[in-house]
Amino acid sequence: MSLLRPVRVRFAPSPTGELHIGGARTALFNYLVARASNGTFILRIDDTDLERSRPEYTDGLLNSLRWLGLDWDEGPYFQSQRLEEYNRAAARLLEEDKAYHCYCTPEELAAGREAARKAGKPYLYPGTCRDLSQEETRAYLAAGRSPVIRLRTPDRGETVVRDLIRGEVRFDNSNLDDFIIVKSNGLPTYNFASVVDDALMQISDVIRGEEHLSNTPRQQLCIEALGYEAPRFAHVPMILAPDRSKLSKRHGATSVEEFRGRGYLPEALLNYIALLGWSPGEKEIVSLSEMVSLFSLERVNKTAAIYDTNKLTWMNGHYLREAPLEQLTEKALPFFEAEGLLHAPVEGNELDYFQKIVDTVRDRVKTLAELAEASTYFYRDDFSYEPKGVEKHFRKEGTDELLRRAADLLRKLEPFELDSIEKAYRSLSEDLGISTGRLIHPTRLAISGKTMGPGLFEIIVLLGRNRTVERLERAARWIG
RNA sequence: GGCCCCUUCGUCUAAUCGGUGAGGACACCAGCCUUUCAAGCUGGCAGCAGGGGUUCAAAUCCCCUAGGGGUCACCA
Repeated sequence: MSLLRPVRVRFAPSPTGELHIGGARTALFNYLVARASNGTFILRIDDTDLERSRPEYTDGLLNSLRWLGLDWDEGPYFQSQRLEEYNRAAARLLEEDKAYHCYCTPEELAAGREAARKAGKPYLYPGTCRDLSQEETRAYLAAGRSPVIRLRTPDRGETVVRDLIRGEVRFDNSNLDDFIIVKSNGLPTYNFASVVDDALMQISDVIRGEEHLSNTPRQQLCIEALGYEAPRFAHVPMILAPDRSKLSKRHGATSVEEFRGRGYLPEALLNYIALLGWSPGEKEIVSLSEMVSLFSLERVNKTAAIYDTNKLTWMNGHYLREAPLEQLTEKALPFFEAEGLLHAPVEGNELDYFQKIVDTVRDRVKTLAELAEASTYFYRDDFSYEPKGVEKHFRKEGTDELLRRAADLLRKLEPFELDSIEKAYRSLSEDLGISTGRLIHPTRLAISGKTMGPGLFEIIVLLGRNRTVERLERAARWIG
């Protein structure tokens, strides 16, 4: 890393949609670079596209970032509020004759592109307005045309982009035309605004998605024209959908908010996306702070990654089991509310009960949504019995009687505790000359409606004597 | 189509300057544990896109082919 200037990085999304995992990873890598080098992480909203930008997307972006724990040091800055800066820069280029007004209409340009397409030739802006006379300019103005501003780019030579991940990438200038830097509505284009801002904000490292690599020579040209010092570039590989195409809405869950809504933990999502394009070394389970000390852009690979929810889900299960109980319970609450099991202020005995449930159920689920879903019978009596469980455990002759015996046993058992219940169950089955399983399986089905779940005796203790006995008797009646 | 980038198990990845039985994780399969389901533990399946070079030696360097992706807007 250069010692010449402090590390300042930026994440600059455009507010045209939710934060998806590709953007989240870009944000993460920026964050890691900043934190590792005692630098500054800046958030900038690139909202120069009036049509597509929406304030609510900005809110969503900030929310997602906060939820992930990727806190920024400066910003958010909004490009839409920095127009004077771009105007000033453009005026300077105009003055130095490094840029010029172009009065071609979108229709004329489209016609040119179409002609080139028909001829099978690549289209480049032909430089029609490159050297207009004053009369020509006056005529266009009189005709009411409002111009764009184009950068005068070299016809020969090459533009070299130095990329931390990919090395030197060379582009032949003959393939680059005089592109637009200011639109006819006075707003800068992306390439221009981002160069101006990166320079003004003294960004040392531009870390962004690979889709920007092809744009970089244009930015490089802007940088040179404006006499700026170029930042280091790092184009991180793309994250592709399972069908190898670019991430989009039609690929199921791709946004941070969606994963959040499905009950994924931020630490799991962060850990998972960090592994896309980067490897922390021997252990893959790493916290954000561990990532900070292990990360380096040099170790980011060049290959696009296809994301696979399997591993994320597994990882989420891991974090679910490792999380401190109080925190996990807090995070689970909205999901229990959504299932209609709990209502907001949960405290006292109710909280105690809630925590115990979370603790026993979390071992066998992978998301918070599953956690709540798998906990319903702790709160509701109106569950039905799993059909295949009924076939397997209720059908056998005498099962109703077995359940009544169990109910009788539990009704007067003292003390009513995990060990004593288990002991009682085992000796009852021994007395009856049956396997403990013969007693356990129907009991589980009777009190939870399910054939699988936490240890039976744990469920019984949580439900308590009354509800257990009631449910056993109800099942016995249902069978008989 | 032009330009640019990329190519290790199904997926994510590791393999210091070329010498490895190509390692790990998820998924999958099997076993153990066990009242169920998980978890956990153990084991298994599975990969250097293809072809040429260079070299004593190539996943690693070079070239070609194929494939994938990105970008070519008054979008970012």
